[in-house]
Amino acid sequence: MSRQVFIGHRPDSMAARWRAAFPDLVLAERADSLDDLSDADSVWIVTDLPDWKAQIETASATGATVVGLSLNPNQEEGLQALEAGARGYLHALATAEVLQQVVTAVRSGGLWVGPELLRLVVRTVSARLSDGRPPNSSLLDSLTPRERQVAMAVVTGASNKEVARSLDITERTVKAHLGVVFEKLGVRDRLQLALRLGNTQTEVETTQ
Amino acid sequence: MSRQVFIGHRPDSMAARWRAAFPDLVLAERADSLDDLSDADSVWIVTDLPDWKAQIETASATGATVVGLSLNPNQEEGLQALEAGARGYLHALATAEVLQQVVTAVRSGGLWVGPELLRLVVRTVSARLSDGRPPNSSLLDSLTPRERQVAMAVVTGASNKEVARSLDITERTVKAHLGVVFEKLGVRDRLQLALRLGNTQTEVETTQ
DNA sequence: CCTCCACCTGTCCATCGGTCCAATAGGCAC
DNA sequence: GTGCCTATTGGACCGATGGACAGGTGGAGG
Repeated sequence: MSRQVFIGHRPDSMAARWRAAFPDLVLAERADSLDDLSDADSVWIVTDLPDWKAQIETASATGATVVGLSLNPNQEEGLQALEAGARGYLHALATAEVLQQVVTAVRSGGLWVGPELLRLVVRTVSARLSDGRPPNSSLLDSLTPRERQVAMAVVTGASNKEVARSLDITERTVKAHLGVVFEKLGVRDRLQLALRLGNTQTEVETTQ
Repeated sequence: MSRQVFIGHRPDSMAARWRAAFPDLVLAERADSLDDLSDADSVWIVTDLPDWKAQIETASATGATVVGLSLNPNQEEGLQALEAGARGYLHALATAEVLQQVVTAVRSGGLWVGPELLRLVVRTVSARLSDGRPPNSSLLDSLTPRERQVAMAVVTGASNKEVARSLDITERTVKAHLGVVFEKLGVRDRLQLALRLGNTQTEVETTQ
């Protein structure tokens, strides 16, 4: 049903397994070699490319769902793939069945990572939480719920367009909310907002 | 096909949407009120319960796939849901279509969270991994002294113009350095650069 | 009813930010 | 010398961003 594009150095060795899962897939050497890449709803990129990270970024920028494939999967690389915009990460030699499950998951808006990486993610997140870093809610209290949502989305690195999509509002509205947020918190742009809200650990003390 | 169990305080107000997605779902007040909860392969728990976290833990302990539902979704709560064992987290009033997508994703072994939360999770994990000192130092080590200066200045919230002034170079040169920094660190803009270097932030020294 | 507020949207516009096309010049290694 | 890295700058291009101005809705409360 969906159009699958596989990008990698030596797709030949793996083509068989992939074709078993997706009979009518497309093989390519690079993401930019396909002008109609946006037509593909699932792009699989093998991490044996020297610039696989950039490939993932460009591919995901087109709106396609990207999955990272590795011949030697490890957590570090998996995280980098996710950071680059991949929605999935698994072994390049996975069985057809697994491939189909993954594509089902990611095409449904999900994130697919192996059990170990998933456990790592959850465990790390809990560790983070138990760290007991107090969310500086004092600043957020001055914001309306919607403004808070926009602000929180922005400080994760989202663009106005992305925030608009995820909140299902116009980009213009995002700007409006952001403008109010900037004024309320006394910052001039999104970067200073991120520093002000100190989502990491760096508390920026100013007023109060 | 799959058996859906919804657990929440006032499922009535949301029951309609849920039934639209899953005609033969089961509503419950508590997780332990169903002895056959293990039969259910998807359990949806609304976070308006006082002990929703414990509910998620017990439900996921039975092996069921748990999804957290919130009437007022936020990242903090989402993280806690994941920590408790949920495989998904979304708005309690999501459309039937979204609900089905989510269940498809999580039943396929995936994890479903909103875009911002996903970004937050990925960043949290990668930041945590970088805490182990070798990677973060290597991050800055990959930069030339000048690039480091520019990057450090930028992550404090300075504009290109300001950086140019403080380093006594042209704004054009700042852009050039920044471009290299972005590529080396695999980020797309200054905000993501700040997020990436944020947890590493120790000494910010711009020659002056 | 009327007002205040949160929320949402539009158009226009100045600027900023990031990238692509370059080029020049010093330092250092082989 | 020849090559490589670093630092610097120019110009042009275009998308992203933030502000100004000008509205729309609906709900809560006087």
